Amino acid sequence: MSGEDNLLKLVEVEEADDHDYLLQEQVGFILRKAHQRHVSIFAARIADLTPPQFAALAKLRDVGETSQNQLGTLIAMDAATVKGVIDRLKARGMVELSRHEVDKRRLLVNLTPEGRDAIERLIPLAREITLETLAPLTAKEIVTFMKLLAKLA
Amino acid sequence: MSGEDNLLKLVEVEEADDHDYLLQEQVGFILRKAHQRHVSIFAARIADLTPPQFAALAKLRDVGETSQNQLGTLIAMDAATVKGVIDRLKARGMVELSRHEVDKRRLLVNLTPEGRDAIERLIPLAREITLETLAPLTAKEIVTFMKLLAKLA
DNA sequence: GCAAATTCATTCGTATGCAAATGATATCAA
DNA sequence: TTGATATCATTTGCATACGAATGAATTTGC
Repeated sequence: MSGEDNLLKLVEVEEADDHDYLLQEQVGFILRKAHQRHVSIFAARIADLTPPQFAALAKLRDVGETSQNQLGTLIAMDAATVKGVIDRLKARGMVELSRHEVDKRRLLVNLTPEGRDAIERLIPLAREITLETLAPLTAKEIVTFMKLLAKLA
Repeated sequence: MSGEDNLLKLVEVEEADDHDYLLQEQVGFILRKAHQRHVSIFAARIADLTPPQFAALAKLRDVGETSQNQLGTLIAMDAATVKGVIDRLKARGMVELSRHEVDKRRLLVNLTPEGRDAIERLIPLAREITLETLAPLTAKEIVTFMKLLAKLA
């Protein structure tokens, strides 16, 4: 029985046999592995920055100065996580922080010139990372896959 | 310009304009979000076990007693990560550890009766997690997506 | 205008995830 | 057989990731 048959069975029948549960066919398990592979490709091409750090810089380049929380929303990180990422970028001089003058709760984040240079320099490498991650697929498959993946995310 | 057009352009042209780099269209960023969504669905249905812990138990159910390293290979975890996962499962009485009699380097891992009960009980919930994760797709799209995702992972 | 609710940020605790270094054991090869 | 390699496991250090609790500041509702 192929993986596809199992999948169809899973969708169609009401009660499945527990012996049929195969971890390596579950979408969560494969998603985790695909993500791991991407992170590994990323690290091989961009050694001095993690994907979340890159995401923060790339988004700041898009939108300019924003609050830490808003940035977290834009790059899908909760408040606790984004704080750590921004702290480390600040320690490396890539971003600078300031208080919002009107709303004193907000911590504004912006690229420094060094941060801007870094993200501009890294974007061509990031394009290669995307291509290498998608390399197992044909051009047509890439279009299909990205459409479906976006529906899941 | 649609996301698909950008994608095609990325594949086809030799040199792209840096202004075209959009984080939210990159496969790595969307993979990370899809994985996050899955973990969130998992946590909502199985509160007392993480996906990696579940994966360890499910694989032990498949293959029976194995070395810690071999288990890590089977569930795509490096040695340091699998050690932490197994330590926590052991602390909760789900697995038991023993030394391999011939090769004294190996640490054998096996389900306890409690661990076996737990994984048998959780598998039906895991099926639901898979279905809910894939719920944004039609049955046909699921087949296509799983085939392409497997090629990437 | 004021109490309640909301928002922004921080901190703590727990759990992956991986690189690198280390130690113990096993295997290979000259 | 023994010296070089390889394998298995552990430890340390660093970086996400998120729930829950907290405090400060703002907005809402009446």
